[in-house]
Amino acid sequence: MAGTRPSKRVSVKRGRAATVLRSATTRGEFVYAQLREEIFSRKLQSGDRLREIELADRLEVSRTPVREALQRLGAEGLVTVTSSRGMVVTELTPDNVMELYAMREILEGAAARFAAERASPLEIEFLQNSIARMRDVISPSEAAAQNQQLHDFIVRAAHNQFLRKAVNVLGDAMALLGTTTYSVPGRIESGLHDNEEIVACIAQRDAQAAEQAARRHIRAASTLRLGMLFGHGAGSGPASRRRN
Amino acid sequence: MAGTRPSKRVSVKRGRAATVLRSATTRGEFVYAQLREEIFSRKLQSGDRLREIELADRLEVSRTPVREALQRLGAEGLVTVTSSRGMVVTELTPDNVMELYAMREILEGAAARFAAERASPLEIEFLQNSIARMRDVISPSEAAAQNQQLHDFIVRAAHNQFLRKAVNVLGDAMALLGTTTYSVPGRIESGLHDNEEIVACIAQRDAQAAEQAARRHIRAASTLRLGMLFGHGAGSGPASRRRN
DNA sequence: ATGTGTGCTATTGTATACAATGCACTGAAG
DNA sequence: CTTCAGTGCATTGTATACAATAGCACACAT
Repeated sequence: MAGTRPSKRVSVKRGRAATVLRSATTRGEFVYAQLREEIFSRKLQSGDRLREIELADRLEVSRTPVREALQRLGAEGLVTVTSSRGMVVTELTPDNVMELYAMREILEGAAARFAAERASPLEIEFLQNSIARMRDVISPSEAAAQNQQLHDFIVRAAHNQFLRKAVNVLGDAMALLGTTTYSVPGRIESGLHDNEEIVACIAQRDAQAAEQAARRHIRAASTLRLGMLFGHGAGSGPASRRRN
Repeated sequence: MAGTRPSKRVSVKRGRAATVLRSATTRGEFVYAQLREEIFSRKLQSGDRLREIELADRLEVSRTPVREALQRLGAEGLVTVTSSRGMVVTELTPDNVMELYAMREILEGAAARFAAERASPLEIEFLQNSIARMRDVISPSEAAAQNQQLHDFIVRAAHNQFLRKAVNVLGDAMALLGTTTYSVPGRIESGLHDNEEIVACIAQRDAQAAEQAARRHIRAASTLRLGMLFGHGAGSGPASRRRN
């Protein structure tokens, strides 16, 4: 039976590079980053089960760091504990999606307001450069990425760690939706226009206008999203797969 | 050699009741609830180190459920990982406190607005009963508890899980501050008045007024809090203990 | 045919041994 | 007296063995 022992794995240590991201300091960190990446890239989708042993085998670590990663993801809302189906990638109901956008409107509005009040000149310059870069973007996925990056900068410029953490949670939830509203024709242009307005208001230190502009931006995204969810799919959208 | 084995601890199982809260289903849950309770009750204070082995010994479990609990608390912000001092109960800087109140103003305002828009008649009745109960309160700690409960109801009545989670994070951070602004003379009465106004606006379905009233309530608390932090303590507040 | 019980199996919960790391303290040399 | 290196210790990171539990399937009885 000596064949079952994994040869003590002393010489192995840190040099395997299962897929990517082997730079993480601890194995728990690595598994966390890896699972996050797989959820963001849709390799793991809403409703997929996350079995500890399976993940441990696949990522070539023991169950301990896998559990650690799953717990962190659970606390962030990316995975959900279901009684008697273990951990699964969180599924958002249509109601959840509406709540998500309502909350984003609040928080992105607050971020723009705070940024207008507190951003440093350097940060404002940064935002303006981001806008400039967005002008030559054509693909929806690239537009979505740039948009996210811009809003991340705005949130940083708001100088409020609680706001930043809350926005990150919403960003994670957005990743669960998969498709981006930038795939809708015309959205790239209207999104750019929205963002130009938001940044202009921040640069002019007009907090009220910045908040309103940010809220309009999210509201437009929300309208498109709800159209995608309810508009043409006859019954309901991707959330109808399991009634639970 | 047999003396070192811990007698397999089969007969022990679940019947020890270290302090309280033995109802938790798993040991990890139990440790989590216990540590939370100790932080809320100030038995564990900001800056206290949380050593895995020490906690495991004290709560009579192994390190595994302790780690699980610490990771959950870390994700919620109640404990912070400091490189080379392990996990400590989170310390809030004066800047953090200002950010905290700025964020509370946003979120409690949003909660009141959403509650005015979406609360069911039953929920509104519930809120009104809560107000009625608050009228005979005298002690600051009881007033603070009732106030928190009321605001928790309002957040529930807002029907938005993302909002609820974000507010809970802020509530945890408030617990780290320890003292309550209800210990300031006159605050119990003014707080009651604020809350009456908020609930009245919600009952009348006046979303705009409800949001404004909630924001004023938080702003008043913020003013008192900043007075407590900066008003009389000469140099700086409780965050000056370690410069890091 | 259907309901119920019972054993198996898949999966998570818990403990613990061992590894690695980083910090503190001591001692020696300049 | 200061500084640097080496060594030991305190603490976290990781693997793994074992326990417990919850679903499921299959068989048996009514």
